Amino acid sequence: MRSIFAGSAQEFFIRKGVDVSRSLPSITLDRYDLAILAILQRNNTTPQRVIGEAVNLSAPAVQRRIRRMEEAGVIEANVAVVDPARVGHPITLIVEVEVISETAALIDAAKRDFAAVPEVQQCYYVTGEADFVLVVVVPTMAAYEALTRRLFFGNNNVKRFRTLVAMDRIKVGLTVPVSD
Amino acid sequence: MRSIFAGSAQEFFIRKGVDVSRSLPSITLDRYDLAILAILQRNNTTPQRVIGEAVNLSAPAVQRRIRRMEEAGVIEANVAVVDPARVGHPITLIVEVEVISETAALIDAAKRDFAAVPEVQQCYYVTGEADFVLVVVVPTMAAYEALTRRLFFGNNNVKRFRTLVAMDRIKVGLTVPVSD
DNA sequence: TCTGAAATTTTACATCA
DNA sequence: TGATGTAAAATTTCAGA
Repeated sequence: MRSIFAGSAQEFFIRKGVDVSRSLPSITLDRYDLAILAILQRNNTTPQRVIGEAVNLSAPAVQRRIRRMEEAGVIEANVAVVDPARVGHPITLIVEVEVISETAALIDAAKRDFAAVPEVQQCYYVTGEADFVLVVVVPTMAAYEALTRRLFFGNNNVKRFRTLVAMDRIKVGLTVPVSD
Repeated sequence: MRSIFAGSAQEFFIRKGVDVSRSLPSITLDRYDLAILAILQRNNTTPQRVIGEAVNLSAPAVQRRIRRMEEAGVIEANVAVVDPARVGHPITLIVEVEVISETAALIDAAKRDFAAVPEVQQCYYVTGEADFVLVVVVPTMAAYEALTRRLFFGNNNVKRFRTLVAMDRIKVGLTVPVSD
């Protein structure tokens, strides 16, 4: 069976000079912290008292651990997840973008351009045949075509892009496995 | 300029017999609701009193609107967003999967299989060259290769899959534009 | 919409390892 | 020193009128 990758992602990060373990406050997470994260990733309105009962800690202990993880950046945000279809954005698209030049300046410019668009929920800079993968939500196809004109056709550095229309959002979330 | 799509996504949904406006409690959102959603999508720990000041409503009014949107399914969840790299999952991958047979039964089976995997953060069923797009987070490339063996090579209906390694998570979120 | 009660979050402090 | 639990205070949430 052929290997799927030329090299590991870890190798790639190092080659590109991107420090994976970049300057973030170091923090050790024990099994209590992980158990708390598992709960908060499902429902962050769970009372600290209830979390405490689940993990065998007092509410203040839970509170201190949560604050510590927020300050350390382990918890990046606390957000409400909204159904896009219910607020006028029923169409989800996956877009692969290939650029012409991969100079640092041009890549950074593309990153900023893509990230600045509200309809772009997610943007990944990737290896392989594509350079960027975007997840986009729009009200109509007309709105998407307008977006493509502005973002892709209006960008001299975009070689081509390929759009995949999501017929079904099977699973949508940012949950990270922690209990393993 | 060549048209990007054979037909609009709306058309596609209808052709496939999927009712876009499926049986969810109907709800009308006014500009207050949308303003509240904009805040909650950024930080759902914002006190109702503060939200009220921002949108010119009393705290109880804000609370009633939030509850109404939660019950109607407009707000799908309230979650903590965790940095995958900080909990041992530093590698993000985008995977395109093409299946052999698109019978309803086999597609449903694939949906269930993919969605059941904790490392699969997101799974979209899409049109175009690929049938599924997955967003996966893993601790190591070895873990991913194990996952591919189980999920793709171990599935007779998977024709091929293509992996894009994320070098940078430029923008990661589920935020939907509401203020437009 | 306002007011008050209930619940939650947060702080203070004593204790233990 | 660092983390915990108990108790009290501050704040928020929530139900009534």
